[in-house]
Amino acid sequence: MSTEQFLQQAIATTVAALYGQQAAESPLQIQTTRKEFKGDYTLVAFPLLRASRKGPEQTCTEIGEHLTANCPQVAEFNVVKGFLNITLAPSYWANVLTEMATTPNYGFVEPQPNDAPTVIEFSSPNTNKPLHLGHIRNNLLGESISRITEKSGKRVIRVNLVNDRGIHICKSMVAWQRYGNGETPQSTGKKGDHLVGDYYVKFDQHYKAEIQELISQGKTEDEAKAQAPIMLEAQETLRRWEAKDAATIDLWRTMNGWVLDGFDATYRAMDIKFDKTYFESNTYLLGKSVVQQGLADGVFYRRDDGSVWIDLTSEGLDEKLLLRADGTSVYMTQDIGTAIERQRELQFAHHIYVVGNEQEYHFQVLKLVMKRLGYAWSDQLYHLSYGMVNLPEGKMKSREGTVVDADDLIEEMVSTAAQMAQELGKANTQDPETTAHISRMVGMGALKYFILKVNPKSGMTFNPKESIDFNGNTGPFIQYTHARICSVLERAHAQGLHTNSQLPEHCPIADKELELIQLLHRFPETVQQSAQTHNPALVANYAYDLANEYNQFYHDHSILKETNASIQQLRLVLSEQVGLVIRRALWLLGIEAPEKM
RNA sequence: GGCUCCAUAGUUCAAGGGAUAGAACGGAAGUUUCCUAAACUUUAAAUGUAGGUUCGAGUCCUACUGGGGCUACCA
Repeated sequence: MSTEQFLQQAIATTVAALYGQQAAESPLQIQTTRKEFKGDYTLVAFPLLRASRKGPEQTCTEIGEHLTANCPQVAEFNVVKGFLNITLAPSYWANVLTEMATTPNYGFVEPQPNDAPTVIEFSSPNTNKPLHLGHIRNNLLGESISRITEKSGKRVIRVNLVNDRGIHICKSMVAWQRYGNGETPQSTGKKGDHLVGDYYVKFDQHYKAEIQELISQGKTEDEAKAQAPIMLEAQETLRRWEAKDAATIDLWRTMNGWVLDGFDATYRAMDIKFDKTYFESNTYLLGKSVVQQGLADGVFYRRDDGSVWIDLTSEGLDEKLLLRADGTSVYMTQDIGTAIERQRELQFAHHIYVVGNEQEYHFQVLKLVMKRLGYAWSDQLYHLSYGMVNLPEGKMKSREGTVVDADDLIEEMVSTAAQMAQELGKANTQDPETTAHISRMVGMGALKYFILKVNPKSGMTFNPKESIDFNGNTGPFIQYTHARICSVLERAHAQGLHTNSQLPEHCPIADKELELIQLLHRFPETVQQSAQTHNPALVANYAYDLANEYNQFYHDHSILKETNASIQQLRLVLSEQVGLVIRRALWLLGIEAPEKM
């Protein structure tokens, strides 16, 4: 039981005794006490005034007196205006620390293999160009939410839906056939996704040139766009692909293979894995029969031209197309089919789509369509909508070449970390391999933390130059704290001091130590909250708070040179717990915790 | 035009309707015989405008101003 739950009960009992059962029924407002005031937890008394029929101060005092008299864990209280500040007994906190140190996986529930899973779909790239900064936010959010959801006690299935078909893929194929001279990742030494991406850009360049050419021959712009030979060729390639032409499929398969190999390398660098990868080339026909059925059931309607629609105007939305006049499906059709297929296959309890906020409308419609079709689990579909990542100059635009490439960015972060280590004299020339490994951990830690510490739903500005910062509220600062704790414990062990959960009895706990215990104690709660709100930033900021508190503690108190044995033991156990929790919190963010820096 | 999200120190981010709006970077000033100075300490600096609801509003409501997104028989 968390301390807050414990206090909820204790105070509810008190309030019931003083002011009657009814008054205790609405949840009490309990919060942690602000630093400026004495106390651990604070009860806000204003909502209780109606029941107590007394002034705020008097109400607080009554509750406080009753509480100290009847609840041994409550040591003392003070009243400031309508706020009752409660101080818990040091023995209470000593017990908490003991429990933490002796309970493996303190505060967490292991997911059961038979639980209905939470499916989390993220990344979902197109196979015509490499991943960019936007995908990085998506991938990091998806992975982190997966880990957080797991630690909150749910079974998670990570899913990637790769968009590997369509006109955009055909564009790269046509450009490669025309101008590629048989280039391959092997022959050029280029990463497959970058190679294919280059041809996608090349397509656009030639397309533009052909349009200009046609315009100079007297065509209008619209005519030129429709008649450019390279575009006609791409459309023809798509037709051949859909007709399963062997040569076309072959080339498509080869080039997609290059791209997917490239993606794998990026995922590996980011430490991201999927349990299942779906390909749209296999799923794009799903959903048609469902739409037909819905049409028969009168959920949808057909227009004169044969296209199928749903009318959502009663929900404040528009009418939405589900099947084209020629009977082919659109994005929405596929998503309907895919959702039904997944529910059948995986029996999920929840399904989270990690997709940017530009598709909020789409997912709103998807949920409503599922609901109208009579699927009760439409409520279990959740769109984790995150804000766009902008550059200081504004939006990323692929046409203007302002896109930040994922692989480039990762390399830049790692090499900057290496350079910093060099400048600070941390680089070990004896062991360059370890130094390189640490640089990678630190560079990736900086990148991941920088993205994840921001609330997903807000848009963010990413400044490539300033983001590589290793001071302040950053990943490396937290990693550094962890490394120092490891170093302290290592020295302690070398001196024959052991921290194996032997807590000193009757050891005085000072304020700063108390603060650390209280903060540690709140970790499971933070993870739960983070899972419920799908917000890794809560965990990120918690990790920073903890590291920050520990650093101050570290500078104010000696640990290894402490002469009082029981105080030293307390500090060592505390250090060990802080190290453990920091490691876990970083893990939830997908960040490694180095033991040396 | 319609729908929607957003607006907080110079900058990047915090703040479940609760106390004196927190951090960090940058600015100013300090701290290394010491367990890692990738650290710590001190300091100046903010809720777009106008109303409303409330004991109490950065948070809820209305209008305005400024910005993002959606509003495709694209995916």
